[in-house]
Amino acid sequence: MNANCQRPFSHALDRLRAAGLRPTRQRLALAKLLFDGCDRHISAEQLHGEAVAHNIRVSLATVYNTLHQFTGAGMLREIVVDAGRSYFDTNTSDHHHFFYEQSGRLEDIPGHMVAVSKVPEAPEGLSIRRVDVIVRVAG
Amino acid sequence: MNANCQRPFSHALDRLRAAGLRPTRQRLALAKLLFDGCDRHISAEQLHGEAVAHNIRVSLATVYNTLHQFTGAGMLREIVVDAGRSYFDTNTSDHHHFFYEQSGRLEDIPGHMVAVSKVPEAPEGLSIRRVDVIVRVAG
DNA sequence: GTGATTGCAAATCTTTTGCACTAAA
DNA sequence: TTTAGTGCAAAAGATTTGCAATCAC
Repeated sequence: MNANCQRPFSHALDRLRAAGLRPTRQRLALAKLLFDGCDRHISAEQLHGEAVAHNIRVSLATVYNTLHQFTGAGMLREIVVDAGRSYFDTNTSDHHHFFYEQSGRLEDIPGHMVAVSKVPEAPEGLSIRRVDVIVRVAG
Repeated sequence: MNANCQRPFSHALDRLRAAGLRPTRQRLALAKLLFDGCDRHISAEQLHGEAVAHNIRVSLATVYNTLHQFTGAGMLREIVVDAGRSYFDTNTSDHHHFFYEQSGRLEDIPGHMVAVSKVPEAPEGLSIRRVDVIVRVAG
């Protein structure tokens, strides 16, 4: 965990309470893994692996459920780049991504380095929920 | 099939030859379904369904293989919007998409209606393969 | 013929679900 | 208590793979 990224004022417990999620042992532990460090892009499988490595007893199904609950609460953002694999981004602010096709890695693009101009109108009766920009790079 | 979209000069056979793909019965039939009409966004499952409806004997596995071969040959473009579902777009020109979150439908955004300005540099040693813009809309 | 292509079924992989059990309020 | 949350194992999809049979050249 990189000291540069510590977020001392964002306690997992408070985040869960604010989201109206009951702070269970598993949710607290996962929230700590997710938010007590730098922003990251992580898959359910990876997070489950980290939990196991930290001796946190949690099932993969609960990891999935929790990731979706956190996403629903606005604490995470789900990003899909690849058929059949979702990443969850702890950075929920408006920003975009590089996708390294070779390694499958995802990386934030600093917000000011991409701009979408002339976003079209949403079709009649609908509204724009989000604009995702994925810049795919490879060797 | 909309008469407005016919592409009389683009015969499936020629497209396959140009791509260096042996024009088998299955590839020819799938190419006709894909390219003899308007541009479309289609999943493997949907294309297989259409083939069956047209009495084309082809397995789902072959549909997957063929879609990937066509994509590799630049005849299709793969688009991922949803974990666990790929669409293939017969329009390979530079353009972007609306994604209707409710219905799961994908729709082209006319090219001039979106512009990405200030695309960032690709990281050292890599090059940008593509920039995907997905505008997610919902009620 | 000969090697590329296909079909089929089985395997894989990610994600979701049903239900009895456990824990938070 | 009472109800939300969890674990487990099984189910559900989507996609890939292995291999014998088939087809294009």
